[in-house]
Amino acid sequence: MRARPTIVTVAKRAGVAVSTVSRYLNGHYASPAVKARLATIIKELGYAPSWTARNLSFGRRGCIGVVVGSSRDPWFVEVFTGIEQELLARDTSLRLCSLDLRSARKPAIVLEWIRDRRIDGLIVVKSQRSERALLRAAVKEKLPTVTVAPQEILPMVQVVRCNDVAAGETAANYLVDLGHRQIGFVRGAPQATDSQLRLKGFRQGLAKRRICYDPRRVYCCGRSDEEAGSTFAKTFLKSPLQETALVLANDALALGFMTVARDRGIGIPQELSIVGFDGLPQGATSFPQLTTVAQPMREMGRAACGRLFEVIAELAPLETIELPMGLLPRGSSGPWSAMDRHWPTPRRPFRGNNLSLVLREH
Amino acid sequence: MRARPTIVTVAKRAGVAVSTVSRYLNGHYASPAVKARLATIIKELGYAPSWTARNLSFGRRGCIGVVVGSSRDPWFVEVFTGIEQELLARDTSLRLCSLDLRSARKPAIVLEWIRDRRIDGLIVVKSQRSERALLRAAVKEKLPTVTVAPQEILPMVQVVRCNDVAAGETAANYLVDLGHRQIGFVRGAPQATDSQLRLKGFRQGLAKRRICYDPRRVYCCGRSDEEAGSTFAKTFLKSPLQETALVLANDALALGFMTVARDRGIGIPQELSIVGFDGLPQGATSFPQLTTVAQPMREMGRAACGRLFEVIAELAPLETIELPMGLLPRGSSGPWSAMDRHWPTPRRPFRGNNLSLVLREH
DNA sequence: TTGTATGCGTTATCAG
DNA sequence: CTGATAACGCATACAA
Repeated sequence: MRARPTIVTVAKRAGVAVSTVSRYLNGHYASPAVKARLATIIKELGYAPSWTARNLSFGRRGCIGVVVGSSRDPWFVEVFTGIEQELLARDTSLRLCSLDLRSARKPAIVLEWIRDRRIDGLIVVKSQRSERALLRAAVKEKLPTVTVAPQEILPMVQVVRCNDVAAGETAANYLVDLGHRQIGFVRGAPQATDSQLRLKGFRQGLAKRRICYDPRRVYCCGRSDEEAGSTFAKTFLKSPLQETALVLANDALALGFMTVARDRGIGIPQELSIVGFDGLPQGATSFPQLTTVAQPMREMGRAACGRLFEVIAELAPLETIELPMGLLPRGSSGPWSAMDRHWPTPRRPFRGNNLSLVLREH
Repeated sequence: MRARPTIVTVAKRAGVAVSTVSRYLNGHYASPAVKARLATIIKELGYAPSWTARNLSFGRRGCIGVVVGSSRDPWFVEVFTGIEQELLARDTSLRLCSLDLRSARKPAIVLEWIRDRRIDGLIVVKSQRSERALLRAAVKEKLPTVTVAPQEILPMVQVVRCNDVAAGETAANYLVDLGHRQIGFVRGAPQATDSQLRLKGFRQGLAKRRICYDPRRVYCCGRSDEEAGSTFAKTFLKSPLQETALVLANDALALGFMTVARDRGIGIPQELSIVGFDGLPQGATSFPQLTTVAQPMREMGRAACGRLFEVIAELAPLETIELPMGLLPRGSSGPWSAMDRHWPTPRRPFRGNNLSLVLREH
């Protein structure tokens, strides 16, 4: 079995110089005659350029790095899909590092990537305070970097994010339109920027509609994950409901909340409407399905990756890409009329809840 | 700003030949004196070898390919974590291709990876019949390849899988020990090998315990995903329960089933015990938590990747790695005593199910 | 133990 | 339009 053909093999066979072949391959000038000959020879030889050699010559690595808190976070999984797509199109490979397991050595590894230029660029997803060192190193080494949905505002780096403020307003408008007046807001981790911005938008929304904003209706989970939502629900549901609707800072929280609420026999949305943010796939299979203000997660991944390559190509100016979020009205939210409050809603019957069933089977 | 230092820079500065530096870097022979000098020089220069050049010299690409049906499959996400870990340790990058979106061009892209040797090796996860062309091409090109949990038996390729038969038996034993005698088995997609093997083991388990195996208790969903489980539950639960326990071919099915069952007011595990397979993380947060025979998913990813590198290093003989699955007893299954059948179990009370709560809060 | 020379497969420069 | 030839950065026989 012969070794793989190289550009030299092709050149010899065609009776031309390697440089000619190279030019032909890269779409530069070559006479029609040579072009035709090379085409057939390459085909019959089954020649394919060596990506490694080509990268060496170009002075690039053909590889980018992706850093994330946890590669198992459902939100990241969606974003990652977008990155994958873009990478596939650009014929670039990837190094992935999630900081959550064996976290001790992880940041050091990424620093190596950066300092040793093992990657052409870096995407940092949902970067937290703990990732600042990485970003600083990247900036210092002039390594093209873009952050996706960063959890703190950084002045010196590319950003792809969503309009969380507008999303908060969307949630408020939606619930007010449904007739709700007592609406609670449940924050996630205190530092989480998205949670803060969504609350900000929520307040703005209420203000514009001239609905009273009651700070006592703002609750706070310590973290932003599903379990935190469940934990919150357990204490929240101990006392009688003061709200007719609850906006939770993200879908994970909302899903965790709903699981417990359902078990406690709270009728959703009959007694309590629930709205989340993000648009996780789980929200479409939960019961009831979760109303949410969704982020275009895959698109965010694509945008981040696309932007990264622009920056790699020519040092592009700092820029923030802001994508819109959109309401996804589903079963966890419903109308509220003052009338219902006089005929107090019974606990949801155990079987045969028609509304719910219809929604589920839809 | 100077260009990055190369091995030549180091050599000049140290007054030695590049080959000496190279040897030092690769842990070959060098006098203590030179060693010390190089060490300090490299440190103060901040020199790091070019991975691209090194790869070119080695004739490798420093990159492997991973192909999967859907990169959003929760099971894959776990396996992928293991791959990520191993890759991190081996300083290798990755090309990922999930066949589910824009699937038209996808197989062609992977074929390019294979034919053009853009990757040093290939991992195909849960390979299906549609991936046969890829495997064939890989074998033909002598590209090191390992499949993880393949859905059909292929003679010519490395395999990392679990002992599904034993797992089926484990499930049977567990439920029989709990006192169950009417146990149903719910299969997934008809072609799914794991589903078949688990059923086989299940039957063996019953036989060894001299429990009657009733073919009428074997049901079949068309597919293997969560939605299929829900759909099955809707028809299954229309008629009165004939079983005291149900083994579903995987966790996705089981979770889908439980969602509907719970909504129908079926007491799990009071009226019906549920057991799944795989050990998805969702099973730990579902309500009740799902009893399952778990696969060491992350370990499978690690093993596959580790094995792949062995094959890359020296063409290792064909081998099948079989990992053990382990029972994870949780809240969805419970004991069944004949006595209960005479005092018919009431529907699970709506609030205050202590057993479940304890498990959840654990 | 160290230095010399060559190869890895491309691209780019610069004559022709 | 085409052909030598020098990078690209490193590894390794082979010779010293």
